[in-house]
Amino acid sequence: MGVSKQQAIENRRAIVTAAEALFRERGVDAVGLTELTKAAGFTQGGFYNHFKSKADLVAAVIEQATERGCSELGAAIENSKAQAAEPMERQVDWYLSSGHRADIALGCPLAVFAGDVRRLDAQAQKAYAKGLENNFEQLARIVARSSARAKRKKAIALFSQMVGAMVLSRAVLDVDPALADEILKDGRDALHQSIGD
Amino acid sequence: MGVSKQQAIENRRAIVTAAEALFRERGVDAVGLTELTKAAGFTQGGFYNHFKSKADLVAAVIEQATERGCSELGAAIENSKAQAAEPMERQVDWYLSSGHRADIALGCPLAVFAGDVRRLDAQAQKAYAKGLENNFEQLARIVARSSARAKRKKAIALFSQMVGAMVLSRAVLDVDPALADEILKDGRDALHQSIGD
DNA sequence: TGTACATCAGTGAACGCGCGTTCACTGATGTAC
DNA sequence: TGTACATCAGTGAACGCGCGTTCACTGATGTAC
Repeated sequence: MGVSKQQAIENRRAIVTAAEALFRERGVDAVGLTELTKAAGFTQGGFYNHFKSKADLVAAVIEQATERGCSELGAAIENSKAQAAEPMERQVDWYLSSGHRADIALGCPLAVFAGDVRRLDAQAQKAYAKGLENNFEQLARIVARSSARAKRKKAIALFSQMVGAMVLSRAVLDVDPALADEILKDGRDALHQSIGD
Repeated sequence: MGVSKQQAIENRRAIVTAAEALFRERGVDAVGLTELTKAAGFTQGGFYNHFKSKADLVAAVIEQATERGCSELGAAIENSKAQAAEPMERQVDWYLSSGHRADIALGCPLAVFAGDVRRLDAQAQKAYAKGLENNFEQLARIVARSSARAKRKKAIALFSQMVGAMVLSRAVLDVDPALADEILKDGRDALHQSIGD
């Protein structure tokens, strides 16, 4: 169709973005290239001008998703400076909120894709590991501990608990919302206690 | 082929068992009925004598997997009575061990399928929720707290953390084993501290 | 107890369908002169 | 600056393949007499 290089780059990004939304909601295997490229506004044939395979796209999606990190997260913390609570407390409250739980589309990608990564290829796994590492470092910065070593250790433990509670809560939300809420609530309480040592 | 009713029941179970192994390793979507029935020793045609659809089988698999619960878990606890440690400590050490992490085939189904359940149908989600509830109750029994309410609360929080650490550790194991081990180790340490309040 | 027959688990081919991928083609972009 | 042409993003049909599911058939099981 004839398209500028600039436009081509934007089109590639449109495919990745459309794919991210679909992969988050339904999983990588359940979404075909035809549906995916159509969602981005194209036909399936041009797909291979941008990616050498579906696996290549998957890696790009994980990369984009984790690069952005938990963007809502940063914003939520920034916007609530007025509140007296410690940053880590606010972080936990946001992370284990029903609002974040419902937000598959924009919620923390590390939780959304946590169960899938194991089965993706090495490139996607690398992107995920990098995003996870970044997240640990960010979290370590706001955790109250004396040494950097202790900060990191605490950040990893806290984040594991956040992801675990979120994944389990989402798993049972449709069929047992009371249990789903209980998991979130008990996770929050335990984390608050754990933050203060 | 002509088969006794007894044999038919056993054959059905063989299909569920073969499917469980394949679903655990590669995911529900990545395994077809042809491969799956062949793994159980049959041809695909007879599948519908036992299940009304693939989704029906998936539910049966989640049911069987979670019913058995974390069987290794119970066994591990029973077999190590000689050790002085508190049951919950032993439980955590087993759960967040590299051995359990490697054991996709027999490891805790609640961790293995945690990320998938959200996308399965209601019947499968119900089976999972029931298995999770059972697990909370079992765990609550061995947790040291004064009230039943506090026991349950603690059990839920502890298990969420165990699942989170396990899922994240497995996610990055192939591409960053050092990080994967760190997640397990920090999770164990945090849990031990949390158990003792 | 022995015989005739209905049941139904399992076979294997076939159904339509969507998958990931390939390819000949189009035509505006962007470069070379 | 204007013209000729190579580039390559996007189109849309087609590839072989495996998917979930259906179906006519087989034949030992298990029941009725």
